[in-house]
Amino acid sequence: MGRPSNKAQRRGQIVAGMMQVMAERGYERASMPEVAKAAGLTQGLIHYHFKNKQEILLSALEELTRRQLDRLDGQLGLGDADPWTQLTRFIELHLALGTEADPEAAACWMVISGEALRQAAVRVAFQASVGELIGRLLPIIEAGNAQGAFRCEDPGAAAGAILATIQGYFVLAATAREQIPKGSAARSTRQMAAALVNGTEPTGEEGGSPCE
Amino acid sequence: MGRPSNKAQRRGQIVAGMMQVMAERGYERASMPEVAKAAGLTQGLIHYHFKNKQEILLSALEELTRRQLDRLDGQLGLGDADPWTQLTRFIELHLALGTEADPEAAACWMVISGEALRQAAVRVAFQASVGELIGRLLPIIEAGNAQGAFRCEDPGAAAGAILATIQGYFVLAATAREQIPKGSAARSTRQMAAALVNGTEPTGEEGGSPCE
Amino acid sequence: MGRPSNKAQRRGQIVAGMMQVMAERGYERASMPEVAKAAGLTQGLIHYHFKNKQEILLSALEELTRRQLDRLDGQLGLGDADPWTQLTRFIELHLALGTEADPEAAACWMVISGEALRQAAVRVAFQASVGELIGRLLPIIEAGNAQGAFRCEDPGAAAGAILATIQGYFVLAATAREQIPKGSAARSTRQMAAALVNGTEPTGEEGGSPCE
Amino acid sequence: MGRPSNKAQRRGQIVAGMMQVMAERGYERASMPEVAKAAGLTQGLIHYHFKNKQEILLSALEELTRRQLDRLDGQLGLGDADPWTQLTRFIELHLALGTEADPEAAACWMVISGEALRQAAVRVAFQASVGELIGRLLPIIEAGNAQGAFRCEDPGAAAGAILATIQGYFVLAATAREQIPKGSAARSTRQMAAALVNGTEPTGEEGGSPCE
DNA sequence: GATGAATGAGGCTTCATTCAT
DNA sequence: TATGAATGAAGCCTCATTCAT
Repeated sequence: MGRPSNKAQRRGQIVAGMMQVMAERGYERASMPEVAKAAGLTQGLIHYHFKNKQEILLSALEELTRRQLDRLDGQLGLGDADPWTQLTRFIELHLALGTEADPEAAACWMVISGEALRQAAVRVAFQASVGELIGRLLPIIEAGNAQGAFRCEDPGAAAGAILATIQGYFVLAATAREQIPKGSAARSTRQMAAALVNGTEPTGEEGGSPCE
Repeated sequence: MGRPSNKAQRRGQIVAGMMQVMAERGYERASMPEVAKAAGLTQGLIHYHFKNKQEILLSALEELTRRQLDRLDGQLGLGDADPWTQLTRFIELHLALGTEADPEAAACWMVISGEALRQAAVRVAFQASVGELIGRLLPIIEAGNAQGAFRCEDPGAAAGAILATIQGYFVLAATAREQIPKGSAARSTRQMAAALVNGTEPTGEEGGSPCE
Repeated sequence: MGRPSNKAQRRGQIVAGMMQVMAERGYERASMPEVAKAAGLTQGLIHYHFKNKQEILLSALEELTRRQLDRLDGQLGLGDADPWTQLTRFIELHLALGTEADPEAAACWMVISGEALRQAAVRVAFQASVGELIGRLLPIIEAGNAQGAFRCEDPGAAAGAILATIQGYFVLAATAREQIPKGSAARSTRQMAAALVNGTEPTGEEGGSPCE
Repeated sequence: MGRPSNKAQRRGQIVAGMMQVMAERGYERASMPEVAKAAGLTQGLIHYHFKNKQEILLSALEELTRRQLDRLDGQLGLGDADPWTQLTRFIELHLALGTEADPEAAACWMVISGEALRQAAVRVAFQASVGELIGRLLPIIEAGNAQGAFRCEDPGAAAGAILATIQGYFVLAATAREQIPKGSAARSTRQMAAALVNGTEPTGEEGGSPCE
């Protein structure tokens, strides 16, 4: 008795609409009428399914995170691949997003990181998402250490550094692409990651010369 | 002959007000009344000195860039210091901004990078600023190469990678600080930079194991 | 033959929900979703049982009036009590509502009186309810006159004045309680009522001194 | 230098517009567009002069109170008139408002009392206004006591009772006029007030018979 | 009877900008 | 230069009601 629920479907449409608009306009300028149009729904219906605009943003972050984790879990080849291969796949999977595979997702991720600066609720969720990614990186590095393939003294720092570099490339790739040699992002990141996991610390506290 | 012009001073006040508000509210939510209040001026006067809001943003970017270049030029010790020291100073100078020295400047830089995603005029200016920073990095790397201290095959890529990492740390430090071991940012970045300038490319196209 | 009708029960639930919400939010701000939640029903069902929101309001007034008349009929002791006792019971029964016994009912009554100002249909019903209360007061006063206990020249005016005082105390008790000595409402009203039914008109048209 | 301020005039217009609309529609239904139209201004300008709708309501209450206090101070004839005359003038001044002189003011007063039920800020202001009126009544009663004209044991209670009656008549006059004999309001209120200030308490705790 | 989706109008407020003084 | 009023569009959200199931 009663009408069957389509909440999940509708929320999906709305989140998709928000991501689409947000990717090209940013969060503040993603107006509810535009989101509604992109979702193919009326504005009123959006507020029937979501309490407010921020809740859509949070759902979008959730969706992006889930999607990326699924990709990771599907492609890292946790079972068979060696740690270094997994690490490079992790890097390429992310950098591919921003440069080719899914620019909308990358744009959304940047927009959300921007909102995380200012909205506490978004910040909390964003932290959690970052934590999930680090949670995928850490075991890889630790496995490498265990197998003797890596000599990483601070896996947490290494994971953070890798994510920072990826995040930074997202921004630069989207805003100052000309300044970055084409195709260098993944290569440089791999190079940097290699140094991190091999513990080739430049000598000296304040950083003595790395060569020699 | 009327009173002496105070245009420069007024523009400075306004830019300072914009930076202050923008750092904590973002660009869109930095309303003109708030900017005016922060600047200690009236709203109307702001539009007498600036054509529109975007022009203030551009001036702010100009100011931030000039300020940072001055710092760099003052502290890198271009004349005497060896390239690696200059490189580490470059890194520390930037990362110090976001984490301690001038959080407002770092926040503004992030906000502006966000706007660069969407406003063409901002993007152009932002690219130019990034170009200026790369213009400070490249000679250092090239000098290192010339002196035999570095063996960097693609200085442009290395410079871009260093900036990307810094940019990414800005974001993560501001939004997901708990996920990053305290104090690891500069250290990890130095480590990564060392690898970049020393050309320790992990073997293999798709990245064979870096550790033998 | 289908299931037995539960229309009466449902309408009762809905009216109760409306009264509950209306008492604390007012009529305009008593939204249908909230009323539905308070009633433990769904929004759609409400419009199945009531044509529109106003109809619920009218039902609520009906219910409040019926309830109050029942209380009066049960407690005035029409058969045995003397007119003055009945009068004081009438007063106390009402003032007790607002101050202790049933604040929700008192709040609803005030809200409805407010709507009566603006919605003709509500005004008509409210007038009828007031008429019912006056219809309970008048026979008491007239009985007192007949028994020689009262010397009230204009029973209608007296009844109206008593109701006005009660109504006013409702409002002041709910909004400016501190301004009214605790416990004085019923006492003062009795005092005033006594004067009304005893016809102790202050001398003079425009009100000469009441003393002397 | 600069443009001369017209804030006071504009705020006056806006408050007048709000009172006009509020008197016939109530507060909730007094929409900003309507208020703006009644004030002869644009909607945006209203929010330039008032922070929000509630602030207009509070200003309206302030204005109504000031106006009424001015009337009282001008007409009570504090210097010469005897206390009873002052008391009756107080009553008539108020009841005249609702029935003839200034129905808009009376309607606004009722509407505001309704909002005082629900908005704390309004309640506080309303209490203060009631306090001001009581502050005009008390000295009259006390003067009467001092002169031996009154024998009022609880002037605070008497003042509250008089105000309650007036408030109640406002409501009944506006919503159930037919139930109240024409012209009886002021007369009955005088009669009741006389009893209050003369301390003719009906005998007995729970109110024994007043006659006898 | 009952559910829950859907509508579309309208609510208050904020905003960048322009204008009169 | 400077002030502060004024504009008009647009923002997000809430609402009573209707409709499909």
